[in-house]
Amino acid sequence: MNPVQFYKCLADETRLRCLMLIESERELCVCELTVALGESQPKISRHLAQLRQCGLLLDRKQGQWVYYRINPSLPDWTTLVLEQTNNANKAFLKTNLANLSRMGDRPNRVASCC
Amino acid sequence: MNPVQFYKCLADETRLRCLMLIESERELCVCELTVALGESQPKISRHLAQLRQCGLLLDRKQGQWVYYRINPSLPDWTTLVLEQTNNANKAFLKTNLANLSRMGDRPNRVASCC
DNA sequence: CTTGTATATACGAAAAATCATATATATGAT
DNA sequence: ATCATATATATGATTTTTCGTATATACAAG
Repeated sequence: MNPVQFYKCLADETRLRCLMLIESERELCVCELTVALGESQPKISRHLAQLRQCGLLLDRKQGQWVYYRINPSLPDWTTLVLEQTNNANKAFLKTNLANLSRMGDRPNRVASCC
Repeated sequence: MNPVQFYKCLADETRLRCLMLIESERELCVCELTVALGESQPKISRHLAQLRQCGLLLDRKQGQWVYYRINPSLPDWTTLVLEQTNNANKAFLKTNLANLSRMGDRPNRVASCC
């Protein structure tokens, strides 16, 4: 993972909020992120595609929904950076998490394993 | 320190190399960074100014030279991110450090304290 | 004062990133 | 088959970032 490319992924407000929300919630689908950030679906989708192409996110399709999660095979240092960013910036996500919790009709997850 | 602004600072190859070199060497002046990166003086100077304005670097003027160092008052999480990036990406700086060591006539530092 | 070196900044051009909008694909329900 | 929902992508416009070049400032040496 090229460090410049990695940091370019984090250097956009939409992408950073998506990444941190996904890390906080373990897994989120596009429509949840759309509501949490109050942004258009194509905008969210485009940024998620970029994060997937760079290897930061993995996706899983379940019915109509596509769930995104942090790629567990990322190099240790990038995982640490994401964790520390999250731990030290809880306030940054506050309104996004509030939007998420107010969201009705969140899709029901079917466990992907176990 | 806004996390998006912080990561924008790291999301450029010139700036990231400068930051990591400065962290490795404790302190470097503009002409040393110019040689280490093989880039023009205005380009280096412009990026250093941006890092200073964002609070990541402090500068110290000594004669004709301006030395830059990491701001020691940065929030802990940003300091950790910089350290981990450096520790996990030694190869990234290899040629820059080689250029630096080949550089003749490096300015003599006068200790700023002690 | 003049010259040379180190650094900073201004300005317009070029490149890169982001966006809104429209549209395409896939799935599920009726 | 039709309709609605979720997601992805294409396209052209707009915004942001980066850059090269020229120029300005500051200091040191002679």
